[in-house]
Amino acid sequence: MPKKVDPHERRAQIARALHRVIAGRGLDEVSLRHVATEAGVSAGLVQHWFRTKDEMLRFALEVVAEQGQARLARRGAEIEHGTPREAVRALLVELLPLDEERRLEAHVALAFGARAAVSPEIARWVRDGMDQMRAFVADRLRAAGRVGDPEAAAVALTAMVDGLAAHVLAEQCTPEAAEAAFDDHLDTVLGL
Amino acid sequence: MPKKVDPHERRAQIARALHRVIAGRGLDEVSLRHVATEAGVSAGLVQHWFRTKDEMLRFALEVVAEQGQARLARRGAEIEHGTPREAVRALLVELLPLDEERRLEAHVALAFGARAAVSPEIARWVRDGMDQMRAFVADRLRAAGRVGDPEAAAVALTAMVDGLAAHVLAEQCTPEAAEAAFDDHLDTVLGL
DNA sequence: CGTGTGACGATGCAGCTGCATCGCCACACG
DNA sequence: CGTGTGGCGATGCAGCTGCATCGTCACACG
Repeated sequence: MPKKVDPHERRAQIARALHRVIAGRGLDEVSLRHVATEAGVSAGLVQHWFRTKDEMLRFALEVVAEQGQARLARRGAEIEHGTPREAVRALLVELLPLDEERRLEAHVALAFGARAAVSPEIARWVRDGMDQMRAFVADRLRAAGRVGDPEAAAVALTAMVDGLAAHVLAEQCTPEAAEAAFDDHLDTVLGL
Repeated sequence: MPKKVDPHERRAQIARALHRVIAGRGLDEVSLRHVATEAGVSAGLVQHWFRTKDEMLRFALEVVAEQGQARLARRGAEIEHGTPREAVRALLVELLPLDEERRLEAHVALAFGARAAVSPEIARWVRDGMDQMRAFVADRLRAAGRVGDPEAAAVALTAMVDGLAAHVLAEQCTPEAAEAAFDDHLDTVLGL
């Protein structure tokens, strides 16, 4: 066996370049050449590690998903001893694009979310994460004991965060306004 | 002058075909040929009425915007004598993809909304409608007199509707669940 | 009854796309 | 010290893209 290369690291490196392309030019501008250029490698290398473009997209989505979930888990551990209200707040705010890292993730999530509307396959890719998120939020809302229908409230809140993220990225409102609006709303829902 | 053709009608006809392409295949699958085929005309005709692809996209967006605003105005007139709560409810529910017409509009709105995240120009196209919507909602919320910060609440609620629409289109939740979640949430926010 | 002009179809073209196919080169193994 | 195999670059190709450029046909006007 010749050169040793960590396959996962190589693929992840390409995936990160893909994320940057999505955030900067959009999902439909993603091509083997653009990603390769962004990653500073040849187009052949990209093809070597991903047999098809779809495989590359899928892997890139998995990378952001894992990355995001890791961040959420970390954040969750931090406020483990907080109230349910603090838990749901921390979790959902963590999904808003309030710093560069979250901006990147939000861009990728928004791009795939939009494509999911016309691609049942991508919709399936996204569904699991969505369900987990809603279940977690519903659980915490139930624990807070202030809302009548935790499931419905979870659907509404996650949708709101997604919408706020989209509005921020499209510069329909500032990150600060989005965060403030969300906080204000959470006060209303959970009482003070 | 030869043949008489209503320019606006021809362009609107092409725009409607464009909407169908967006709803069925996505914004990035939009090409002169696809739109022409969907409209049942030649590619040359499309080029005849729109000098560039951008011009076509922009016009198509204006068409949905007008169409949607007309529907909102109609709906607004219907419940003119209702409570502010009914007004804001009717207005925002009207934006959820609960029938075929609104599904089409929501698909187009979602597609352009996502692209706005990477295209400042499209973001500008969208901004006006967004501002109007938020101002209207904030006004009605103020009239309802149950919320502390109507502006923040308007930002949150419009984002929520956008998010719910996206989730419905991506089949992350059913239209019924989305409507129920929104209603439930509105109860919480506006009290009972 | 020309005839010019607007509405449209057909064709061509450069550029990009995803992908298959080569060939080279370095290194771990026998 | 071969040598084969994994990592990688280069090239080619068919298909699609937006768009420019033609040709053609019908009709309202003088």
